Amino acid sequence: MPVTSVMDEQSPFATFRADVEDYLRSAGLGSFTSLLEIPPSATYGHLALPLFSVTLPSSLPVVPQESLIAGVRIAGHYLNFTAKTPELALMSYRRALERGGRYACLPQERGRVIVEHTSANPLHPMHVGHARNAFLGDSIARLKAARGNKVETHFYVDDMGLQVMIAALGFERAPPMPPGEKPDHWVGFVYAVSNIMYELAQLDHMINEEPEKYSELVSRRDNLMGYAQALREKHQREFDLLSSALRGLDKDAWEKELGQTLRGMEGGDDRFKKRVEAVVKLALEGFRQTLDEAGVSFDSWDFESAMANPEELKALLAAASASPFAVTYKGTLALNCDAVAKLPNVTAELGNLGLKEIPPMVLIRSDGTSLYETRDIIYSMKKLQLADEVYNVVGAEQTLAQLQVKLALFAIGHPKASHLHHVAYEEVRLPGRKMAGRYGSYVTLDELIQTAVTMASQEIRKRNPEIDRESLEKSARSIGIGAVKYSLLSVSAQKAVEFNVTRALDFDQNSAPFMQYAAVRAKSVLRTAEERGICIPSDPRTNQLLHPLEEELVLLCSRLPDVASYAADSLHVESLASHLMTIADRFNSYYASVPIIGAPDAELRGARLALCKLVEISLESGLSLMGIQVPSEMRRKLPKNAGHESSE
RNA sequence: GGACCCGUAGCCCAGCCAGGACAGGGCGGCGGCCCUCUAAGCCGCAGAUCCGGAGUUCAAAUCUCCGCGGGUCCGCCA
Repeated sequence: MPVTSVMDEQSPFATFRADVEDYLRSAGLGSFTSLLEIPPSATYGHLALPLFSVTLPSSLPVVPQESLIAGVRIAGHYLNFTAKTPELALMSYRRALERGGRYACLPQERGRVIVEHTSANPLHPMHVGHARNAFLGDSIARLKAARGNKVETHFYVDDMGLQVMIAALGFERAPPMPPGEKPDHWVGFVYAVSNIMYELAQLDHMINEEPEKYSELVSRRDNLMGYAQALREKHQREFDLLSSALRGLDKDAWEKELGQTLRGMEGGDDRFKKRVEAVVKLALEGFRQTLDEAGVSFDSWDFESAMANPEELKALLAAASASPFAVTYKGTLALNCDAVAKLPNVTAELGNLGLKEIPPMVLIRSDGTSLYETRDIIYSMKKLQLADEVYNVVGAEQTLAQLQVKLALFAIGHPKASHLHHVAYEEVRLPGRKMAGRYGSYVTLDELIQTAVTMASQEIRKRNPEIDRESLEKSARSIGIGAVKYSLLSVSAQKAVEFNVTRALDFDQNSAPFMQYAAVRAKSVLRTAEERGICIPSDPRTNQLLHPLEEELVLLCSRLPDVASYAADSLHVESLASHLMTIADRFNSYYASVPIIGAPDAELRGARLALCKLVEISLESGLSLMGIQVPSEMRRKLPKNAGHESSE
């Protein structure tokens, strides 16, 4: 990918670091620049060189006047460098004013990037697990864009699976959607009822065939009936109509009809396509509403059925057969992934993989129809055609499958195989409540957002009972949704999380509302200053900023673009979350310990206001990279003995 | 049987990629703070065998190996 790096696209802190590196070179220590680290406490300095393996020259050179280094001193086993924080503050402040909402990241790249994410099956509403995917993918897309890339987001619609066919069959027999029902919730209901009926038909068949397993089968049957009962409580009339319509189908009838639909889809038969489309369209309509509410948008919706195109399939199979890795496995064409993984260029990129036994990848069924993974290869090639780098945000349980797709591309000699990336995330569990989409048992993202927004409204109204409806809704949305996003984004994607609604919606410290609150406070100070006719100087006397928290805030903000860039490049969104948290935390402490508008003199006041502005821009632009908005106001809680609590 | 991810105070999480100065936060607990720009806040106290062991190193939460515990994957399913 072409990467252009210009001086002015460095972070302010990186400019300081560059000066330190120059200094080290002038001292003959140029080979140690990579050892530079940020000291655990600013009392040591702002960059440090551990000296354990370094022999210092007998005398250190004088620091050049124009550099950003304020001082160099040896402390224990470290050579500590202090930055000229006033200059760093000024640089950061000016950069922040100039770049505004784009301050937090460095646009040093010029690639075309595709982020494929969410890609929930059009069978039921999105739940918390999909939310983690959606927010992670959305944030990665925002980060990649902030890095200067041209980003497209894609949603892969699985309209080819057996489960979708089950939903489609049920849908044909289902009564009309009740008024007021959300389309994807309705699809989820129809699908779950149909699937339960299908499984019951299978069970009935097995009970006849294998009477010795009678008690086990009956208990599975009872279990299904439990789910059915819960569904019936949701829509009694519709449940009764649909279940009786499906009751006539025995196992064989189900399978006959499902098989027909599958083959029809594969062959591109319009009759069957329309049948499936009807359900899928409805589900996607619901997804769009949910995603819209959550502030997640897509540039493209890609249908899996379009990947079963016979010509592309033929071309792929031809390329695969011609590959030296083509093997016959269980009588059909497959690729020897294990051997591909041992190719020197593949090992070079993927490391040793650890996976010593990668199973062969079957490309085609004996009856000539395509497989999910085959279609995924075709889809990957399409994506690679449109972009320089492709990121697939897909659950960690699919690591092997994702790897196989990539190895298949290597096997057929695809030139961009190494540009396909799997962004893995671990699952989200719910405490005490197992989610089962197949049986209609889940906590939907819609419910979660609804709860979060309602809780946020309550908090707002507690503080500001007179607020008008429109502002209330707007603030509640950014606070509630922000809280949900932060709770999922602040934890490393590699960690499985047990989703705790109470915890996610804890609006106290270590939450989105905490950071939003800090940003809003900064805004409020700036607004108050403006109302009192105090303007922030364009040339603030930042050399007045001597308070330790002021220095710390300057350092943190000056480093933000580096942190965000790291988050973008390494895909570790949580490192950005954590840095922003620190800024918010330090600012809150600062706010409590130092008067800004009430500063003893005008110069100091101007400098503090400038710092306030820098913090505000840092927080707001940083949060926007996670898709979190800052509301325009968040009232403080009234003192116990003031206000009119009686209206509550 | 093989492989991948995770394991840090009662609970949740950061730090691990690029090993370095007393392991940072938060929740919960205890005690304080609205005369000052928003108390969704601030200050203080208590709380840690960094899962265990070995190795590499001047130096290991961080790298390597062996274990233990939890999650996941290994279909002509999607």
